Amino acid sequence: MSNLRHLLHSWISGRVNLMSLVTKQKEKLAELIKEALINAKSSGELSFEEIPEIELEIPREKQHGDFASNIALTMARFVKKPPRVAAEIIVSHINDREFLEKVEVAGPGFINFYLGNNWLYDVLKTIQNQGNQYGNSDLFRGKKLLLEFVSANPVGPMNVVNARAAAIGDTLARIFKAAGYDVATEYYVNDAGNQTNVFARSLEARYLQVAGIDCEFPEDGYPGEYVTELAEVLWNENPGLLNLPEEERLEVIRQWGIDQMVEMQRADLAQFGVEFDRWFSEQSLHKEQALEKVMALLDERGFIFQAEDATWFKSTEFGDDKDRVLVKSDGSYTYVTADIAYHYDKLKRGFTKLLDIWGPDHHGYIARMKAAIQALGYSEDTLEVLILQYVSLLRDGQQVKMSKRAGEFVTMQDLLDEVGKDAARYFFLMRSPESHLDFDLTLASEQTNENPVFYIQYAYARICSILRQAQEMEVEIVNIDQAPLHVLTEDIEIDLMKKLADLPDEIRIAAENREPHRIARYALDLASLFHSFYNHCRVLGEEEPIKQSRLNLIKSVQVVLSKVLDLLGIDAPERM
RNA sequence: GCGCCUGUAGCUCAGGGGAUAGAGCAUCGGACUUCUAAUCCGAGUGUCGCAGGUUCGAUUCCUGCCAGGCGCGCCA
Repeated sequence: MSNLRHLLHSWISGRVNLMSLVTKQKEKLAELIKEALINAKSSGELSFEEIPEIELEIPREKQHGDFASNIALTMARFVKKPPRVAAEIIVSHINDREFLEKVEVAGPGFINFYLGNNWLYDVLKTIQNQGNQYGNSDLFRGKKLLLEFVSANPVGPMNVVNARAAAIGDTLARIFKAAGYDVATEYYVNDAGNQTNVFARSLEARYLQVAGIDCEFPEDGYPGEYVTELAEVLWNENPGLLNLPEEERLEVIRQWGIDQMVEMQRADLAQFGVEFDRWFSEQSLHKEQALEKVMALLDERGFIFQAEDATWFKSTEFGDDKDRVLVKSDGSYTYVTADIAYHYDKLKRGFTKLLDIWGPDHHGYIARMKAAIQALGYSEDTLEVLILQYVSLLRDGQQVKMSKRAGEFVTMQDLLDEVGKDAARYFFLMRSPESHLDFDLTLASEQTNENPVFYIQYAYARICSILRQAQEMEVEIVNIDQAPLHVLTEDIEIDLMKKLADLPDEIRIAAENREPHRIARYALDLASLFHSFYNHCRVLGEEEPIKQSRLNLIKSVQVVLSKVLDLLGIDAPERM
């Protein structure tokens, strides 16, 4: 029995611990306001039917307190009093003066709360206790989410939009995990489509050319240099293909070429810090007759019809602007058929949320996939699609011209070579996913103060440096519970602690709204506050209480910086 | 024609219905015998594309328009 009680208690306190301290203060204040409203009502000073939702916000202006409530503004109409008057009445009924340092009515009728610093010292303790778990929540506990991204065709090198998708998808996955999602990541390999034929014929032509056989390059073939390079490798590995019957040779070349490209993509992505839980082959769907099966299901449900020698999906039933061909008049499948089968496969595996990240050229595709999801009996919002916008590259202020037709484009690999993993990831992550991105290659490759990546990493390295020297000086850092944190009263120290307190909510909002750039910005803001602190306050060489408290403060900053850099997939260097 | 994205300081962009709209860069001026100056501090700049609507309150939400980017295949 006591065992059970103990379990229950730890479960409850575990949940409470996962609630951010900011949220905790807000709830406490909301409770105080609620009591005040009830008191004001029973004393006859305010009359109203129901207590509305009480919102607390952190004011932009510091002079407006730590938290503010607009309750008097929203209730003014119901209580039939001017907002400021209502606010004064509410304030006069607020009891807990121990928790509150000061309460003021300000502006058009806001109630501003000043809390003092104790809760901020608790933030530091929480960070030390939770370590790299700090900021995590169980918001999405029990939700199974499948995140599919990049899914570039295995017939060429990945481009910069693929790279953007990789950075955003990978960081989103990390954010989702922190927010409690049960998330899996997947890369869909289009290894069965028409473009693999084009690729195979291009590769074959180059192979024959390498072998010295005069051979015309296919008109619609892929002109990129990489095809020739692959052909040379293949020729060295396997000159015997010349002797095979044409059809068989093409098939071997196709499979070999795709395998090479997939391996290359996997390696490039790994170098970018992105690894998938699963690489899902389109061919495997064909082998399992998944396309036939899903079509049979759609047929059963009455969403299939024949017309003009083709088989159609009645996607207009679900708001698509036209119906879609599933089987072409030549008997082959369209891309969408395999994709429907793939998404059905995801659903059958028990995922309750499918999130796809697509390039901007696929936005017209959303309606038909959502239609398919619904036709299969799932709700429309089971599938969510994040459309990325284009990336333009700038070098020395000039836009880099790219021509796919001429085989001239900057690949993901080029990008990594030029600016490195950390800068590339940060630049992709610092803008909101759906905005067009100007990627400044010159800036990203600079190792100067203008580069935000180094700015953040430098903050981390500085902390490590101080802690290293503390160790060399044999300074014993007292446990946070023993540290005299109340001496942390400088403005910059307060600001820094408030920023640390924000992390759980930042992660929650970033997860809810699919906004990884919030974390990138948070990292920059936190680094900026730390650098400011560094220049205003000394750590080592101060009196014992201050030194101990600041050591604990910077240790907390270190934990949080390490956490956000990890979410961004960027290294946290101990020296620079 | 239909659809998606964008429009905020000279440039690149933040800004979850709140109070005086922010940051970096660029420009100018300051701070290293002291824990890494890849840093910090100070200085000014806005018809938040335009017009309506909802609201006590709109850069934020809705509608229409204007401008820019990109899509609209029995390709993938």
